[in-house]
Amino acid sequence: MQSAREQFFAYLAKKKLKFTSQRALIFDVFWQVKEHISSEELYGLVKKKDPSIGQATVYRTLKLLSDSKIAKEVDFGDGVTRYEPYYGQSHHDHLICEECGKSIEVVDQRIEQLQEDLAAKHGFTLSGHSMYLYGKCRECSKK
Amino acid sequence: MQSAREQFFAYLAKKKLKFTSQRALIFDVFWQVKEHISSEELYGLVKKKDPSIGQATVYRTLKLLSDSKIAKEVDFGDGVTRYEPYYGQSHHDHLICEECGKSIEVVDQRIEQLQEDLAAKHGFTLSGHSMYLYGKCRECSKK
DNA sequence: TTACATATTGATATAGATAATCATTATTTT
DNA sequence: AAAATAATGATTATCTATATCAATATGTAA
Repeated sequence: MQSAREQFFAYLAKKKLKFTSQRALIFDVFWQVKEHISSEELYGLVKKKDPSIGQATVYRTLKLLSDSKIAKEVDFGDGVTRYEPYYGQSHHDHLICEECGKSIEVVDQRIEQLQEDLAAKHGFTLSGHSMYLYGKCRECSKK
Repeated sequence: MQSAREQFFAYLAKKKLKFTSQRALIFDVFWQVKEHISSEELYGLVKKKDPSIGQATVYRTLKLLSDSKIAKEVDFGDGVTRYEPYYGQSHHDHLICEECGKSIEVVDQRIEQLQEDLAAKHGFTLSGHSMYLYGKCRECSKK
């Protein structure tokens, strides 16, 4: 069982891409943040450790992390692409509070199954799906 | 029972907004197109009928149509916001072919119910959701 | 280890979608 | 009809993300 870091560098080797200090740093910072983060936000964190790093490199590396299945793109519909750890995580969807912005990861096997059935009924072979439930969380409902 | 057009202009009146020829034209063109369309595409169609119309007006009017529940924003995740008729339509989700781009409207009441249950379990009151199933359609699977 | 080929970097420019600005024009209200 | 107010179209600005490119770092082969 290899670690996420190992898998990332195995991916780079397989694609004949290079193992650079920037990629190592960006990976490490990303992997410590255990929640979804935008490229812009990650750039802010990475810059604290190495101010010479370029924003383009962060964009590029996040794409590599996504390609290598270390990270997963999530789209909350506000125009900013976010990334969350994917490697070693199980699939989930998001419950998002429109008041405070909080998001909760959820999964329901019955829904997953029904999605497959629904797609099959229309002759589709599913490769993935995204489901976002928008509403008001318990705390915000109290206010 | 008022028509979509009536509802749109009732909305404008209620908000003390004005009834302009541009808004009427954009509404009419949008309403004839019975599928999702981007602002850019709608602008192209509208310009054929009135070349003097500005692109910003199309953007602004689509937002009004969305606010007045005549149109609904849909986000296929490709960076372009599309709009589809909402007034008088029932809720549905989308099944999208990643090969040819075709999309099918689907709905499954059992999934809808389970989404409500799932949200309630976490103390959320749902205001809406979006669900997109990505895959390969029957035709593209044959190739 | 050295030399070479190739990938990567950071800075900057560019793209594409949408929103903001603003003087002019149109609609509504009085 | 005049005054008040909102809308328009042209343009510029903004925001996220990608492309470009000369300089640099990494990997590879001798």
